[in-house]
Amino acid sequence: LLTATKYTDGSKWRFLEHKGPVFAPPYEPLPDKVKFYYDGKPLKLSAPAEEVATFFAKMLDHEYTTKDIFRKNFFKDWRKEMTSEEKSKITDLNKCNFSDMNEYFKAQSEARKQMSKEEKQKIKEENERLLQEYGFCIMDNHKERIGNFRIEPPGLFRGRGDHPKMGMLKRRIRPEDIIINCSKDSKHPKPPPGTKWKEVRYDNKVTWLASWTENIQGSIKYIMLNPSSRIKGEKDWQKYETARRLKKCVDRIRNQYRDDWKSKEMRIRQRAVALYFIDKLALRAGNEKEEGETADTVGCCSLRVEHIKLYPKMDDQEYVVEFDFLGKDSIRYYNKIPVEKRVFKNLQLFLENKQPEDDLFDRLNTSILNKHLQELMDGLTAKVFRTYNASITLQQQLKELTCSDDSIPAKILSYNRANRAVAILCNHQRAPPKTFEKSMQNLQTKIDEKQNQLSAARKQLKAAKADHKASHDDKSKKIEEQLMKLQVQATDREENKQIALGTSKLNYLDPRISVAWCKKWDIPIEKIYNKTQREKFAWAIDMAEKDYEF
DNA sequence: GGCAAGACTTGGCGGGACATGT
DNA sequence: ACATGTCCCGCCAAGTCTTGCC
Repeated sequence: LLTATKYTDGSKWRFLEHKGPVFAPPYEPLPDKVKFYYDGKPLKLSAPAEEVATFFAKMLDHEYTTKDIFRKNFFKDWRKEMTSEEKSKITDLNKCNFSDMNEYFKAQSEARKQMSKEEKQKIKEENERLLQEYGFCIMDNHKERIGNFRIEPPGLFRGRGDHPKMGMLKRRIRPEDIIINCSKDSKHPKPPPGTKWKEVRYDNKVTWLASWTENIQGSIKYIMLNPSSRIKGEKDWQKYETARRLKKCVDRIRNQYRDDWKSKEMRIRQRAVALYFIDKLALRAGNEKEEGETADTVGCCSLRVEHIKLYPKMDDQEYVVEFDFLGKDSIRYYNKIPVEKRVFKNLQLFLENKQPEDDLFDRLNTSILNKHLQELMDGLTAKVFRTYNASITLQQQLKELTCSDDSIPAKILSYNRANRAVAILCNHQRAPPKTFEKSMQNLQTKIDEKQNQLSAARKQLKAAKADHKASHDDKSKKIEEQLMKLQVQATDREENKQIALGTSKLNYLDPRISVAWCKKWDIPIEKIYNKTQREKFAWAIDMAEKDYEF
């Protein structure tokens, strides 16, 4: 576990120097011609109230501005920004008319799109300058890219799913809110003129450069390094090494939990069934959440009775469990799987005398589960199973799907299919792209055209042969290749309609498996990883040979 | 030993940069 | 040169797990 760690005392660095964060630009009041109307009459708002009003005005096209909770939360927070005079006048959100403001912002964004090349270039250069000045730090002896050096601008909190806090005001972050972390002997970042940092500290047991507390959940936000940095790369490597250690003992652990299904103790049975789900279905751990603070979502340990249904028989299968719940980001998990009889009987037992809203595993939580896992293997936690099962699935699928005589595009289709198997396992879904149908149609048109080209070329070839002229075979071959490429593209896109590959690629698949596969089949790594991904996985690209085994 | 705070990883989405075709 | 389509990246949120405190 310590092989990747630079220091043994738990410190993460010796030297850290940076320029601090970039703050959101200050609020620019609206031109006088842009009006806000209350109860049909124009009303000039104070700057603070106007700013918050613009947040709402910008969102008018979104469905959520019609939602009760959103409106209620917004109005409550908006009123806090009003002068007492405004407060007494503006008492009903339904009497507020933001449409003039909304149109103004639409025009603004249209104007931005219509900007000349020179103007766009100028903005680009300014961004580049900011990046050069604030986007890097020195950690130990290396210049490293910072992940998020810009402070999030104020706005209305949306959240995902049915969030009880949607519409609340996310307040502006000032230098006085920021804790700076750097090394004592570094050139300290300067707060903007006339301001002060909340605190400057020298804590080399953590990796962040700056932090502040946000006002919606009261949680801490951080400025940290980019995934390409040494500190993130080593951590990532360590994660996959832990997953590989699980590979060595997963059989033992599986036997153990199967055994535990028979335990006399309820808590052990629950633990064993939960672990089986985490292993087999790649469920997340499922920490407890504070009710009313976030959307109602669950993971394995927090599953409730209402989230599963048991079917002793379903079609030709026995002991089927149906899962239906909202997981992380309120993404629906729906699955029907046959389980061992013992698991089924246990589930029936866990459900006895319970209400739909009761916990399925009432004697279990993530802390108990992880404590148990820690005893089974050093560094083992619930999420290691997701990493392990994702990576081992990719490796197996690649072995199974790659055909040595396939062309490069066909091999890449196989890679994407292997990746897809993992994404499905991890339930990484996406909304079908808005332009999906159209883009499929376009592709089909191209395929048809190509087919026509091909038959034309073949006809030509036949004629040429009859005339004993030089062969045009090369031409049809080239067209055939292009056609095949298009067909592969169409298949890939269709299969990927509702699947998101990015998350598993970035977070769950040991990059050395992909690097080895590329080397083995002579696929350029650029076909699998884009520039950002190659930077993040530089360690693996350096390290893995074609015979690498996860 | 339980709980809140803290630190860090994982997640989907949309806008805009960039590529591609006409 | 321009329109259109694609993909990347930043945004910002939501998880997991550890640490620290009473």
